[in-house]
Amino acid sequence: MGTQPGRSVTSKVLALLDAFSPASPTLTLSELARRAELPLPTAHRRVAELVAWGALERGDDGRYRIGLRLWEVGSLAPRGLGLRELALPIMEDLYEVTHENVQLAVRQNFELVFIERIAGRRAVPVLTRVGGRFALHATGVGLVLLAYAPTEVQEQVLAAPLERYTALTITDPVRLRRRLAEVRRAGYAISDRQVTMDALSIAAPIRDPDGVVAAISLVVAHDRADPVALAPLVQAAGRVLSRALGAYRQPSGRVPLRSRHERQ
Amino acid sequence: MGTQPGRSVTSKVLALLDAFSPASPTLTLSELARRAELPLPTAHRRVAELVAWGALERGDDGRYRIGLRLWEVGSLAPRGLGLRELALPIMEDLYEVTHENVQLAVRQNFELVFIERIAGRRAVPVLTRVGGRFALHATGVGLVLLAYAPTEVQEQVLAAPLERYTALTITDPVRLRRRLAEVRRAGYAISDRQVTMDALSIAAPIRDPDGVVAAISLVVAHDRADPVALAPLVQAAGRVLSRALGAYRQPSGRVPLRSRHERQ
DNA sequence: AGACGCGTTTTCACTGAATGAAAGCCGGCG
DNA sequence: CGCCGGCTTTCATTCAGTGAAAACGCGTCT
Repeated sequence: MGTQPGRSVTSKVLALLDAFSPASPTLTLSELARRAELPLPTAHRRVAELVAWGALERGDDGRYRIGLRLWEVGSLAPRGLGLRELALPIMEDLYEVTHENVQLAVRQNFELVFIERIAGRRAVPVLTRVGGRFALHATGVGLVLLAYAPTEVQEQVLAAPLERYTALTITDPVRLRRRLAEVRRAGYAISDRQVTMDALSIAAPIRDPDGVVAAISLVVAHDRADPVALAPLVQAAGRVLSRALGAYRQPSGRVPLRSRHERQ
Repeated sequence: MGTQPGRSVTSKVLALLDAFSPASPTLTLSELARRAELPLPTAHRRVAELVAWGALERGDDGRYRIGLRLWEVGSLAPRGLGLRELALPIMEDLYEVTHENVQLAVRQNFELVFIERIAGRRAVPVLTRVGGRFALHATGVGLVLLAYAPTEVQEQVLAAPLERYTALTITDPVRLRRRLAEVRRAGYAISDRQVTMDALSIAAPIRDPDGVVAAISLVVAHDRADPVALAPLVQAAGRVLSRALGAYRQPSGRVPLRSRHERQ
């Protein structure tokens, strides 16, 4: 046939969903087709099906957007809402005590994804978005997630060029490696003006029986608070959550490691 | 071929996603196949592609769950996180003032979907879940959403049997119709022990330029607070949000209609 | 130990769901 | 009016998808 034989229908459908981004949450059919690299009629047909099911919605302006139905399904992700559901009360507490930004993130490959954020109106503005991604090497949550990530992941991140956000951002792999060791030793991370020059974050790991699965942090104005004083607070929040996830429970017989067959 | 000719690949993929539910957020391949009504090999192939993309994830136990990637995409739904993002600070405020449950919901066809919920540790337990659905005729948010829904929707809901949750649940269409009129007149809804005998909720509409798009509510112990006293608080929150959504902005092309029956 | 049972993965010959070029449609604009 | 850009439909062609059946793994029962 015409374009790329070898492309599955499923991959096309997924490409259509992937066309949306925080920067362009609504798209026209033509934009969708272009971004998903599909001929217009093909896009048209798949999109129609997605709309019928509710994965996409069509606005009065004719533009397409992600539908509520997909949001509903997405909210069943254990690492998304499941985690969030558990964490929110504790995040609330942290927020109420400090009135600073509270963030919750997990690692997804070589980046982090923000699962939840409580943004105090009076706190330093942060440029993160729930569902948004960020590099692992700069933020507090990122440092924690990286420090406890599998070695392969760490090596891969350390091998790639580390993006600089401020004059203080650590971009030297050797220094970063040392920082990660410190984080593991201390059990928390402080990221001082690594992303913006006005903010500082204190982060702690969240564990389940298999290891570190998420990180929680407080983002404060860099000149306002004493990070070392706040660390125990954040650590405590992390531990409460870890306990809720069963991290300190007696490992009831090791889960047999299921050898994954490479690919299909 | 074998099963149902006429079933598109896309519909199969969507059926697989739809197999997950709050009650069963993780499934084995066989369960997935059964629920999606697909032969096992077919399910296996589609699922493999979904996992490769990140729409599904496979746990160490071999069970499948909704993947973080799908959660990310879902979080781009304007009626989901978009709305939530805007609402959360105001919900925080409501929570901090009252320490009661705060809920945000939109209507999806003939049900409501909870977009956000702040559950106070000290507040009445509520049985709702973010991403969960509920009937329109009982809760505070439901009454508001129904009161301002298109007539067809109201008729359809009133025509169907209204499920009873407590002895006080309104199940008589005639009474419900009267209640809806009251809600529109008052500009807020009070749902007293309609869902459980210990809770009561006060809800107000949230508008954008096209009408009511969501509802916000406070859920309190039925014997604890004076709902009429709390109503202005909830209404104010609704109005702040409506303003943020551009509800009271000059409709660009349209002549501003100053209705005599100004709705709160 | 061997045999059974259950869930998953792979094989393989067949076919209809998907395809896209081209033509038709619609609504806005000069 | 006639053009233009974006959307929708048609239709002959074909490749991605299919599922019965068989192989595979793994835990459990005898």
